[in-house]
Parts: sequence; C-alpha cells; structure tokens
Amino acid sequence: MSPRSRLHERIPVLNAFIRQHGRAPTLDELRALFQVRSKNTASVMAGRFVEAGVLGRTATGRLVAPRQQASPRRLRLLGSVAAGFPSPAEEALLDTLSLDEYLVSNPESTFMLRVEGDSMIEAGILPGDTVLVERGRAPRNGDIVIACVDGEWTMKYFYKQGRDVRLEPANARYATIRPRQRLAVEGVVSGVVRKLG
Amino acid sequence: MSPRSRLHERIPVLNAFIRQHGRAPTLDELRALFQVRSKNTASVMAGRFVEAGVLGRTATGRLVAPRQQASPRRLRLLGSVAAGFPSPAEEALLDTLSLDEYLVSNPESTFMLRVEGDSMIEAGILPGDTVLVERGRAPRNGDIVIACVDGEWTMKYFYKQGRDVRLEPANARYATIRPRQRLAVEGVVSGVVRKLG
DNA sequence: GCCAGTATAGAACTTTTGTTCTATACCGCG
DNA sequence: CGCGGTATAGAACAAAAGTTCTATACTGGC
Repeated sequence: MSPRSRLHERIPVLNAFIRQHGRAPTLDELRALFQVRSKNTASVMAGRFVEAGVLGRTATGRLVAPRQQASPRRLRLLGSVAAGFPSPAEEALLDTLSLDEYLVSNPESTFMLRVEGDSMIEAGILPGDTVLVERGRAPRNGDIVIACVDGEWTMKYFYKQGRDVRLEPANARYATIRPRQRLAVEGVVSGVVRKLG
Repeated sequence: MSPRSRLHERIPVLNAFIRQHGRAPTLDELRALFQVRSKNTASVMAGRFVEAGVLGRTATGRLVAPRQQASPRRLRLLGSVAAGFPSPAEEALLDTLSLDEYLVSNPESTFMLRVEGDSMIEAGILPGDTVLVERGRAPRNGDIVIACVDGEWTMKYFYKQGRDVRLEPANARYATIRPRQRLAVEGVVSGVVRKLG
C-alpha cells in the first residue's frame, strides 16, 4: 500500500468527521478515528492532511477544517420586468436569495426529473426543462403530478372527484387519461427550472 | 445600556470573525476583538454567546462556531419522466446537484426579475415566473433579453441583422418591436425558475 | 446617594492540544 | 536478505486554551 493511496483512503473518513461535527478533529480524536495508539502518529497524519489541503491550521498550530470554497451563488431579485430597475445604490441594499432555498422545501423528499415530452407545454413546461418532484404529498386538484399509469410514467394535471381520477395534459394534442388499473402517483411537481445558456 | 442590548451589539462582530476565519475565536481572540483586558471577561462573554446560541462548545469546553443550520438542499436528478425511476439502491448512488450551481454561472453579474406579462408565454415563460438575467453578455440571435426600448422595459427574443434589430415576442397577440431610438439591452436571460407550491 | 447585581480586571491554576525526541516495526526495492 | 525510508509507538515537554478565585468598577433602580 503506497502512502498516497493510504492517505486517500483516509480522507473520506476525515471528511465525514468534519461533516458530522462541523469542525476539525484534535490529534486525540484523529487517533481514535484511525485506531492508532500514538498521538505522534496522529500528528504525522495531520501534517499529511494539511499538505493535502483537507485540513488547515490556525496561527497557533491548532487544526481547523479547510475554508469552505463555496462562493455563494446568491442573487438579488430586483423587481419585475415592467417596473425596470432600482438604482445601483438601492440594488446593493437588496437581500440575496438562494435558488436552492427558494425552490426546495423538503430536500429529503424532493428529486429532479428531465422533461422530454411536450404534453405540458401549455403549462409552460417545455422539453429539456427540469422538474422538481416532491414525494409523500397527497396531490390536490390541479397539481401537476408524476404518475405511473398502466405501467407507463407520465406527467399531467391531477384531478379527483370521488373515486374518479383524471390526468389531464396541457397540450390539445394529447388526451385526458382516466386510469383503469393501477395508478401510482410518485410525486407532485413543486418547481420547474430551465437553463437557457 | 442593558446587558441584552450590549450582547446584541456584539453578535454581529462575532459573526464577522466567524465568517472571516471560518471558525470560532479563542478567549484571547475574543479579548482582542472586543478590546477587553481580562481573559475572564472574555470567558464570561463567551458564556453569554453560548447561551444565546451564537457560539457552541466541544465536550472539552473548547469554543466552536455554531452548527450550520443550512441543510444542504441538493437534489438528485433521477432521469427523465418517461424513463421512470432507478431502484432505491441506484438512486442512493446518484450525485446531488445544487440549483444555485446549476443555474448561476456568474453570480456577480446575474440578477433575478419577476415576470408579470405574457409576451413570452409560447417560450414557456409565464406570468409569475422568475427569470435570471446576466449582464455584460453580448446577446446572440435568438437570445431572450431584457431591454429598454423607447423608455419602456421589456423581455423579448433578440435578433440582429446588420444594424437592424428586432425584438420578437413569443405570443401571437404581441407585435415585433423594431427600436427607433435608444435601445439598451440590460441583460440576457440565462434561466427561468417557477415555484409551484 | 445608596445598594445590589453585573461587568471587568488580574493572576494563578488546570486541562487540553500540539511538539519533540527516541526507539521499534514495517514496507518496498534492489 | 539487507537496507533505507516511512509508519507507528510511547513519553516527556511546551504552549494554548479555558477555569477558578479575588477584587474593583460600573450601572441602574429606588
């Protein structure tokens, strides 16, 4: 086992500690983490992690988690198209907004799907768009859902009256679906995103 | 000056330190930060910060930055609507994606605007949508731009041939615009997002 | 102004954390 | 197998970080 590959195997373990505790380990904690008996061994390891950039140090030598490189990609919402623009000074005072925070309420139960068909085109959902889909939510009338009908996956408006379920497209070239057999709603569409360039 | 308001005045200073260094200060650093001479004073302050939740402690008493509440809102792209779903095991192996990272290439030159009109409805941009707009990009033919034409702000497709500029709507109920006087293109639409609920 | 409670100072003390040094074991290469 | 370099152990040492205690100053309410 080469020293480099051993280091590389250890990095994920270290990163998991940092994620779990929100900080770097002490030498004693490194010792426990990697089941070594000597603090000196832990210290040598720490030196390697520092060289590799996965740990940092304070001016006094204390181990710290590396600085987060994440440049925040937060944007300002300036207003509406028709209303035009605030002044640069006014703009600078506006709060910034993360799209993740804006669009994703329940990350654990949300996933994304690519749209390929055009059955919802009149709802402003185009082929190539990406939809956010939330599981575990009972669909209400008018919600857009991802469902498996008679063995096929589809995205449609959901309407239910009594026991009667209709799945309606937003495209006159497609027919309303009334599921005969198994209908499984996988999730409700909670958002749509499109990257243009 | 009540103790509480003094504490509240100090919190932003502490938070700036944490942001700048990516970690909590030691007592000596707190001392310097707030120009107090006694480490004991700094320690008492630290206790207050801990009570207030703006600092934490390790099991050994060390001061740490509070745990980031930001649950990462990263989602998995499972595939396409028509293709259906991977198995749970396969799903767990998929990488996660941040919408901020996906949609925002140049945060410093990108801002958001609300859409209120329906002139781009056939392009899948509905009233209530939010568009991302990038400044400092020369628009290419077919780009959607935010422009000020004859003193009015609008969003349209941009086409240029020679010196002739056309701004085309994506809605048959609106006319093509050929700017007579000043045309100022504020930015190019780089993304569209819609929150559905 | 007086008084109680809090804030601050200063210093000694304790614990934690990392460093230094010596020694042995392990590994890979020729 | 021998050897050099690296990994690991163990323990003493030094510095950093926090705690405890005593004392004084400050603040706000009566």
